[in-house]
Amino acid sequence: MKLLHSEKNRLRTALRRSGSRITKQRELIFGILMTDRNHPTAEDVYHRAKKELPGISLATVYNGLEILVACGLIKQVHFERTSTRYCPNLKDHAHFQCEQTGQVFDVPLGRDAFHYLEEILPEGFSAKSISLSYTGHSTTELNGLKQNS
Amino acid sequence: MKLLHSEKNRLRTALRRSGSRITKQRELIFGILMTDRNHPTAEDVYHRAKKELPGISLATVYNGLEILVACGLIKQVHFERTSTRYCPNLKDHAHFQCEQTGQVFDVPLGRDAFHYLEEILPEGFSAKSISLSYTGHSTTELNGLKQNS
DNA sequence: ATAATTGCAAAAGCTTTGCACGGAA
DNA sequence: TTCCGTGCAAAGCTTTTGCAATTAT
Repeated sequence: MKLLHSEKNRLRTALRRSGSRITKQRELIFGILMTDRNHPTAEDVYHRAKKELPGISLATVYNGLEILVACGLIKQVHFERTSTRYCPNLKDHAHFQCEQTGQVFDVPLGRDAFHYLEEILPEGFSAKSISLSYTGHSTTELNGLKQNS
Repeated sequence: MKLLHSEKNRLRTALRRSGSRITKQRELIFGILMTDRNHPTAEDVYHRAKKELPGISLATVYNGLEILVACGLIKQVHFERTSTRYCPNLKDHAHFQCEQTGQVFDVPLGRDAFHYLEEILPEGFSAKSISLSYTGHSTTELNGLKQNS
């Protein structure tokens, strides 16, 4: 286990604060996340974890990752694990999903915004597609409005 | 079928250009996308399509949607239907996925960029989380580099 | 006539759930 | 002692695939 003391403390504090228990599985999962910089999938974590704790189950890995995300210790790279959605709006635009209603609104993206997003890429990266999405809440007066797609 | 003539022509032209055949199922699916502004899922489209063409199958809907996306007639709102990935980088950052290698790189997002992204939201929307991701290619020399997460 | 597309059903891939046992508090 | 977390297996949901029959070209 390559977890530093400081990281171990960070984990234990965060788990306690969220009312969750400290288990060797969660320490292991957190340790793997801290050393694997390749944005591993749950399956990746599972395979690495099995080397150290052969009995660990995939369900426990999913559970552990969920807890770590809830504690704010790690992030999900794409959290929209719902059905793919389709729209006929071909203009560059982002999407805003209202947390209350689940409704998805189009957010127009001007040429300038599009360029801005391309400009912030470091040297050596060339974007073919850009995906920008927000979650949050829209003011109540908006709920009845037509979407601008 | 509420497809306008101009839209019907757009569909037929696009399908022909891509070497795909014109079928009533595809016309129906396209028609549904053009009139349903709610970013429907494949299942949504399927249910609406069954009202007009009871025999249509879900697989055909998926196929049709895929073709329409390939033709550039519609867009997928989130196209990353692969495993969720996790990372311990808590700083605001975007992600770049290389189409050749599948590798995911972190793209640092300065405070200014973050604010910019919040600013482009129209009145009445308040963002709680922002997700920005790119796909494209990274220059070959970069392939061996460490990722900056 | 030829080959793409359809419908059906089964399978695949990722994730969640139910439940009895084990372990942290 | 309490009850949360674990492991296992089964189920769930979205999407894909194989194949024979149908249909567009």
